[in-house]
Amino acid sequence: MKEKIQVHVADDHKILIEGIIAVINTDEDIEVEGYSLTGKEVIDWAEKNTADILILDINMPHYDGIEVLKFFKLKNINLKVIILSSYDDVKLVVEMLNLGANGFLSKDSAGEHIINAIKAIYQGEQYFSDAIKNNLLKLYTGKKVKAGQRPESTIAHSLTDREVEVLKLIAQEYSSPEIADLLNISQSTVDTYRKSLLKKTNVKNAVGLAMYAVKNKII
Amino acid sequence: MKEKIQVHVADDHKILIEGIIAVINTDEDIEVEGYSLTGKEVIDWAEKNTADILILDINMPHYDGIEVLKFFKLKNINLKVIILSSYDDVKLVVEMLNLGANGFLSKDSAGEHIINAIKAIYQGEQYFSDAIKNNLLKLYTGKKVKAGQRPESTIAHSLTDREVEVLKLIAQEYSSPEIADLLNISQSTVDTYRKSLLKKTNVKNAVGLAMYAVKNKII
DNA sequence: AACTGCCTCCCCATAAATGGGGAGAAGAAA
DNA sequence: TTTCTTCTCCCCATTTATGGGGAGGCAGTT
Repeated sequence: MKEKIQVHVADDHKILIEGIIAVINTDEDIEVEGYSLTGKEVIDWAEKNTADILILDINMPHYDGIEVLKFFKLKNINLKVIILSSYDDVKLVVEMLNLGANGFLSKDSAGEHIINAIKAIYQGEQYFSDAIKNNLLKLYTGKKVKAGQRPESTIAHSLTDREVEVLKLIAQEYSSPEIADLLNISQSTVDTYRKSLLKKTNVKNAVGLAMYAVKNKII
Repeated sequence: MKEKIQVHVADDHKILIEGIIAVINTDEDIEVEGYSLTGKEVIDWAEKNTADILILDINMPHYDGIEVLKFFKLKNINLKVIILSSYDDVKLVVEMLNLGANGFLSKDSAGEHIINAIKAIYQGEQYFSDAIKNNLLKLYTGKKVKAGQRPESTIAHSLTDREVEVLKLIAQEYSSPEIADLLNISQSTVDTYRKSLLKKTNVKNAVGLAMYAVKNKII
């Protein structure tokens, strides 16, 4: 008899973790190795332990999902990761793929999908829950996402120093004229950065930029 | 042998529902009657069916928890309700108590607490998870604001229901024309709410509103 | 030398947001 | 009944933001 697939679960909602464990326990081939309630716990765990698959929530206190992935990349920790996301985190999907995520599971999806996702990813495939797949397609307006191929990120070319400076000020409610004054550059330049930021972060407006700044702990 | 306590669960995350069901099934005295994935489903269900206790998520698409409670009050539907909140939203606790909520459970809490909450409320008591209890105490013991310190309580000039609706959408990057469309009101009205929100929250622009929404866990 | 990324600035234009005012209808509360 | 709040809509105007394009200078790389 072959060994079971070892899964570690990370989410700040314990009830949800218990739900996932309950679902996974219905399958013979998979086993929950343990769980973490914060990003810090995941990092601590990953330094000493391992598993076949990590189910990782995006929004967690003390280092969120993105930072956990960045840590893995930095430390060359090779772990297959399924991102557990709420409906509104689609924008970060691309960034997370680039950071090494292997699949995305919406919290809206039924429990059985977890099993499928785990098994697919264990065999080296990618897995996207339907809602996220659809939204991804919208993002790329036509460009299809083939299995095994990772889409190019609009975020991949990360923000420049100056862009981050402007972004910080935008998130602090400064207007373009004010930012121009603070940085001693012309308003035209500030507007150029705004456009560039909107493109790179793939959000709609200044509010989106502010939220991006919050999510990515830029402010 | 007495009959089991009938519970209905409402949350937009199916995995979480399955978790709650799994937890509840470990107890002999309680039984899950069914579940709903949106506020609308809850309302539809409540018009024809009943249960002893409803476990209700605050944030759901198509009528959120508050609107469900208002509907119950309007229709004189008498149902014991446990609010399931992902954060300790103290501001809303008082409002929800007035709307007939009987208990508050944080999603962070362990599954066993659900059992305790259900049993307590079934016997006519109230139930608050620790985090919420602590924050409630803060609200009622720290009422005095020292001179020189801005209350910033923001709760004082509380926002109206409609204002909160608009605020949520603003924080989700919707523009005024889009919000008007979503709420089926004119853009003029949306702009009126924007002005009102800016005054009440004392911020400069839409970015400030979004940050306010984040800080106050409105989104 | 050619290339690339970054910073800077400008043109054009339209859409959106802000700031001030007023005002009616409905409903709850006093 | 009167008063108050909320929700709704409109007028006016100005400032900001967004979206497209181009372009020069500068530093570091290939």
